[in-house]
Amino acid sequence: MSEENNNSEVGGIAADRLRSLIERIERLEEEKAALGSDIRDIYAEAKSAGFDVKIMRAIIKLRKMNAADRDEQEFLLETYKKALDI
Amino acid sequence: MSEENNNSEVGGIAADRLRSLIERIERLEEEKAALGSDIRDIYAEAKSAGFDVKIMRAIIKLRKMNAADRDEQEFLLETYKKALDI
Amino acid sequence: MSEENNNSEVGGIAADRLRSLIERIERLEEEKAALGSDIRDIYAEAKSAGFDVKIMRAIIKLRKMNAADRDEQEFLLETYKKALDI
Amino acid sequence: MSEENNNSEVGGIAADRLRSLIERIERLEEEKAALGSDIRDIYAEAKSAGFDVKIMRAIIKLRKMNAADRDEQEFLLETYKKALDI
DNA sequence: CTGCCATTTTACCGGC
DNA sequence: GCCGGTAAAATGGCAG
Repeated sequence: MSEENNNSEVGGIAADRLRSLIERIERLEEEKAALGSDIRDIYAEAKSAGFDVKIMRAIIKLRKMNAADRDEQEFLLETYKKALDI
Repeated sequence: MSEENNNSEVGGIAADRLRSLIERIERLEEEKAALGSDIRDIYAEAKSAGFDVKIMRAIIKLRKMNAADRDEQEFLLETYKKALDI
Repeated sequence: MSEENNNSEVGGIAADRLRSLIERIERLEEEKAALGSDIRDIYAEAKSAGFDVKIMRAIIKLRKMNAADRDEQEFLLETYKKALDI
Repeated sequence: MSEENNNSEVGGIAADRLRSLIERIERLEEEKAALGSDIRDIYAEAKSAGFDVKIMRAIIKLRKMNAADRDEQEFLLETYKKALDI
């Protein structure tokens, strides 16, 4: 048997399939890391332009929290309605 | 040397100190787990009394989020003031 | 009717009972958070004493697991590593 | 002056520039979140195919670490286990 | 038994 | 260059 191929069964598991899945995940994680890097670059750019990074992060967090809060309110309303058979 | 005591130095580390720290942590984690269990009991009690546990969780979460949101707003305000030397 | 008391029935819900349950939960969650804080303090203390916190966490996790589970995990990991030629 | 445009200077801050930076960051964070979602999908697929997700994560972590770090961790863990008679 | 949610843990980023 | 804090990921537990 060749060494690289046909390792479909190693120790009772589908090795090729496993390898494929893991490589897909690793690829996506690389892209994700790249985006993280892009984001860092923008913060650096902002800092160079004289903005306060900490404040920027706080603003972004706040915008996210407001959205989450709104969603939660809607969810709560829906759940109440459901609970009360409205 | 006895086996249980005087293991102050095992593989170059202060074994007794390490053991002590770990046991303290484990003790606190037990207490923490017990509280978690108590909380679960109250939810069970609430359910028995006819309340909707999911709604209760949503309410508690919302109360926490509101508090966090308020804190965040205050923090942001403070940070702005600081940034602007007010 | 006074406003704060006797709101036993609001929209068909035993409001007082609900409020009581929620407050009990929130109280317990505070205590739980306090214990979490204590635990963090001990880890900080351990770190100051020169111990590796990450390894300590691993040790505590191991002590929580029973031998059978530990062996099972180890075996699976070896199998996967073999399948991937690691 | 119109209200939406030309707010280049608000309280001494280049508001437009700030808004632009924040929106770019938020856009990238959305993409990042989408990738995270894709990754979760693959793990779900792997699980359906009978693989152990937890072990897969461990494998991916191992592949990310270099040999030296891996050995160092392993050595420390052994040392601590010995110190605690595990 | 599966999926969801909360908690815990890890890794990153900014400040000193 | 290191430390501390903050945000993201991952694991474990609970409900349905």
